[in-house]
Amino acid sequence: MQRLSYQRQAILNLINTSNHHWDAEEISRTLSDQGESVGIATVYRGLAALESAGLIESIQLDNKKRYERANKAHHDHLICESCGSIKEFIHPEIEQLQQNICTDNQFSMNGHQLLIFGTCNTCRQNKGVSL
Amino acid sequence: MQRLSYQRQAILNLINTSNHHWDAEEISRTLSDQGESVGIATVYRGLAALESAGLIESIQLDNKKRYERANKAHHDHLICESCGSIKEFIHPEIEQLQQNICTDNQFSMNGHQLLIFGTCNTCRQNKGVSL
DNA sequence: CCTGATAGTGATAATGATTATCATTTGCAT
DNA sequence: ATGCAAATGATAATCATTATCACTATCAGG
Repeated sequence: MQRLSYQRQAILNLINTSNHHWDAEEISRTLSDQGESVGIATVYRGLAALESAGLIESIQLDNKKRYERANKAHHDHLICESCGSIKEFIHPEIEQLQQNICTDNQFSMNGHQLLIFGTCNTCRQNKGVSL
Repeated sequence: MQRLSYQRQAILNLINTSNHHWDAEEISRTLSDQGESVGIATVYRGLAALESAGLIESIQLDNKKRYERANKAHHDHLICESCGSIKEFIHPEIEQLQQNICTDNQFSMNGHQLLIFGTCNTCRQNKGVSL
């Protein structure tokens, strides 16, 4: 990425000032609502560029990619299959164990993704189901 | 799934007699090569039906779903970003820690997916030669 | 200042994986 | 045998994403 264009600044700003996990279409629509419309192709290119520059991060959820701020500590995700909400967690011990697994398997880790699927507290209560 | 049709048996058999992580197109092509051609739509429907019946399992990799046998113990995956190979591992301690995280967050877990990305031993050694 | 090179944009076509449609076939159960 | 729901297969449609291409913006050098 040679230039942080106006459009890419808008994308980066949107992501950085929120805790949301954005997909490309949401970003395009939100920017459009704010009167700073950015073409959908530009959004995709911008997201890819910003990610490879380390300015944002992504997770692959189901069949689409979602982007979030990179300026926070590494974490993994709890995903509610009922309402789609995403909660973050960190667990240093799991991180360390993952590293051990890689060592055991002579595997050099570039990154990892731990997704836990289930039902969040709110949804569980709405359904009247107990833990 | 009311009936385990001839086509679904073929799909299930293919997956169960291998350790491969199959995508729909691979299954369609392989069955076709074996002279038991199955329409691609039927492959998709069969995979979904077999999975919801618990007969096979899937992981979402990049932008496509891959299916594998369900008749083996739970495990997670090491994915080589260089050659695409998938190695399995199990780590009971991580499993337990995940459960703890869910309890701490009042989250009821349905399942999880731990993917570790990196470079396998073979590819790391080959990088000295070429690529 | 010009000018040329090139990164970036935006509209849109194309792609790849997956799902929906619909006419036809299959496998039970009466 | 008959009826009927499930399943199939060809194909259209959809959805997320990438490629194309003409155009614009930015920057470095003359």
